[in-house]
Amino acid sequence: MMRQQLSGFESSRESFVRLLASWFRGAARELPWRKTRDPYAIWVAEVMLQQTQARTVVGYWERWMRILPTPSDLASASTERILKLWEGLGYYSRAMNLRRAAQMIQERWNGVFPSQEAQLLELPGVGRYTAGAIGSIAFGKAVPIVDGNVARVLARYLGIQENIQARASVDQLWAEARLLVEEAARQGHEGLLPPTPVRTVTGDFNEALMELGAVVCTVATPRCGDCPVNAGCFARANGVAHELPRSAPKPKTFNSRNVALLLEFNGRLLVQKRPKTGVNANFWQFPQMSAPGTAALTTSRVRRLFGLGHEYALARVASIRHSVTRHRIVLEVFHGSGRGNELLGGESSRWVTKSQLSRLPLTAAHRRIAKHPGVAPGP
DNA sequence: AATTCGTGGAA
DNA sequence: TTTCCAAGAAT
Repeated sequence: MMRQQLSGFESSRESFVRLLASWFRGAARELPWRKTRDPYAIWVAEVMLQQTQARTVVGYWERWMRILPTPSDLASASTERILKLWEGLGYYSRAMNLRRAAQMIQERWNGVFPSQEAQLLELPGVGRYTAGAIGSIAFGKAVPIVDGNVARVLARYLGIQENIQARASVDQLWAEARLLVEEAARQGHEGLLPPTPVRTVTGDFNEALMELGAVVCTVATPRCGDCPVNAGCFARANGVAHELPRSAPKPKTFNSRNVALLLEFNGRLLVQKRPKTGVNANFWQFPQMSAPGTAALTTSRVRRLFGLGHEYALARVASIRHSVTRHRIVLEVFHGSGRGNELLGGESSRWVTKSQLSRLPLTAAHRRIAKHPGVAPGP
């Protein structure tokens, strides 16, 4: 039975911080949000980065900051514009929470970004991680952060055997992260990135810890040989890096099938707006129905599903796999063209040209439908 | 406390 | 090709 290596870490915390900071100076990726300490810019980046890889975020963040450079701009932006800017990032309530929080900053804080942790935590969509990231990176406070990277690095380094989602593990990780960032603040800028107006000691240290997890202490194939703190690492010493951190078994998935209808009439496509609440709220999509079971989808069955007569010639043109959390969804796409009528659909429906369609927020699956070769090219 | 919320990148 | 899972928060 392996023992956790807690006792020895207190004395090596000083060198852990020094080695990690020194490594970060040479290894830090150039990410655009690392060139600012505007709390609004940091906040937007941190929210985009939730459950999302840095590489994916870069383009989104640059475009967002160009179009909505201040909390004031965000507070008054339309839902459609915000969803269009967020389109493809997923977890869309993040974007709506961002606007609600911006409005709160305008009204309650007179447009001045709050810096106290308790104030940050009141903003919708800001939890312990994001508050810590803003506090350390933008305001230079010695507050800890624990994200998936930090949890993995520390679980391996310390040899935490318990499930890292368990309460005791979470508490231990945050406590250790706090001691480390406080040690970084004590050491000052020595070994960290060169002090510039946009870098903070504690922010650099927290970013260094995440960076190590993102590029060296990775999930599947950790590169222990490249790790600046491998000498003191429990997992490295015991050859168990690939077994840590331990986590709960994944929940089972569910399979389902939907049918989408791509109706064309007079060079326009029929789209519908989703409800204001629930999954993908306020997004536009092609008419879509659930089609349970695995029985073949005949065109007559599809006609019945959508209440469609014979004024459209139907053909199956694509099968798209996507997923929403635990749901694995096969989306069967039928194309309907011909002598139809444009009275189909309800109040939430519109017939749009391809260029109008490109301006509406669409979910990923429906953007793939729109791009499918089976669809007649637009004007 | 267990679930829900999306997507694209990587292996 | 399929599977896994990221710089989490809210309920």
